[in-house]
Amino acid sequence: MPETALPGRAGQAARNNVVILDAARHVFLADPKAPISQVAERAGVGISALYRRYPSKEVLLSRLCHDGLRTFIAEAEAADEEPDGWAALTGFLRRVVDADVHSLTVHLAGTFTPTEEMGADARRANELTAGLFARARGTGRLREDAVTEDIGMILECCAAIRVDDAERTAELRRRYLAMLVEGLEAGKDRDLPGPPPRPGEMNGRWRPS
Amino acid sequence: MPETALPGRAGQAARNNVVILDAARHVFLADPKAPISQVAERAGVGISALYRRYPSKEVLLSRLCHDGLRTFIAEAEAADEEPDGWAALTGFLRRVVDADVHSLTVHLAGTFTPTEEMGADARRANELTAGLFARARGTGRLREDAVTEDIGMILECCAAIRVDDAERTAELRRRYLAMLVEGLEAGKDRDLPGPPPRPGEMNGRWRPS
DNA sequence: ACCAGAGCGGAACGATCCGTTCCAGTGGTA
DNA sequence: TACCACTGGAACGGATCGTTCCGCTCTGGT
Repeated sequence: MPETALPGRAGQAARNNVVILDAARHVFLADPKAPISQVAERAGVGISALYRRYPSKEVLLSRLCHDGLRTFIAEAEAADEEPDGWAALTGFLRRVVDADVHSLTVHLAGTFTPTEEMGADARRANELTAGLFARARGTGRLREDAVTEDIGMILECCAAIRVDDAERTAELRRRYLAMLVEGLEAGKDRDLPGPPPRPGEMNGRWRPS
Repeated sequence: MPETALPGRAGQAARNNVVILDAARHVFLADPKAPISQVAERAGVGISALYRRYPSKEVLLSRLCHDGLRTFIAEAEAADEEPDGWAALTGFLRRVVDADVHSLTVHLAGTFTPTEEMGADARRANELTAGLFARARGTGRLREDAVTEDIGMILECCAAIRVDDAERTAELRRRYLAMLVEGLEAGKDRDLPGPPPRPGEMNGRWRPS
């Protein structure tokens, strides 16, 4: 991403590129069904500026979703560098929650027809998550009855916290992520109730609307 | 609620009363912006059967929301009978989560103009929640840095869990409620990050759309 | 047996919303 | 100065949805 130091016309276009993406992320995170005019309004540009860059709303949503997925993968790969398996998992959760990546990838799914590449990335994301989970398991700090699929569910819980201010939202989410992580940690002898989540159980979203 | 043993026309009408409310609850829980025709379809009745009972969609939504609020209050009052303060709070949470009452009251707010009576009930609900929280605090099992407002946030987290099957949804929610409750419990010495939620911080929903 | 009408299903209507297209204006660039 | 890439926003057409309306059924009372 080049710095927005270009003068004149090219500068405005480059600036609009990022302004539009930021606005779209913000608007569609708050409401995945928001009209495209709301994105333009928030970006402070006209609707043409949007359609010059993306041929349709669906493409824009797809782009946002895929970007989120890539962020998720990048964070997971970065977490793998952390030597302590428990810190790797919890730090990963913390950063993914901060980036609001879960809403981007999961809540936007179903609003567009997924591409082949996204499917592959989604699979890779699952593998990486499973790897981080396995490493955390190896440390012995994970409770026995936790499963990999709990990770996605925990992210889902955190994504439900949302207030008007973005920074405040992040603060609150960290609070409940901390509670959930304590629940994920071995220590108390109580068992979690009910059968654990199964793979793909939460993915009913990826097909219809 | 009279048994549906009445014969003939009165019987069908009485049956439809409950069938329609059930369908509306199910449909609007899954999607608060669902069209009213979807409610009729799920109930297996025509649209007239709806409009014979409720003069508008807004009235129906208001009814559902208020019913949920009353359930919340009833559960809180029932929990107050439980002698152990910790069991009272956790049992209350468990039953409110099972009844999916949080989505009914909170996620439907803003879709209709609230009545005076609902405001009073909402205030009463808050008082009861605060009372249960205070009793739990008295047992010493609550972590020091937990606050009353955490209760609503925890319910919000649980409400985010939703799969197609209702019973499975309830099972999974109990699982993550258990994790959150462990995070609510004193035991580990770690502090929760960030400032705690403030009263009414999550209530931006009650005004605009 | 008969009929008045309560209750119902669903088509039709009108308003609103929203994605997309289109056109005239603007300002940098050559 | 002339050009044109880029933009803002009005206009369009289709889809959606709340609500109304009409004709039918079938009950319950006489």
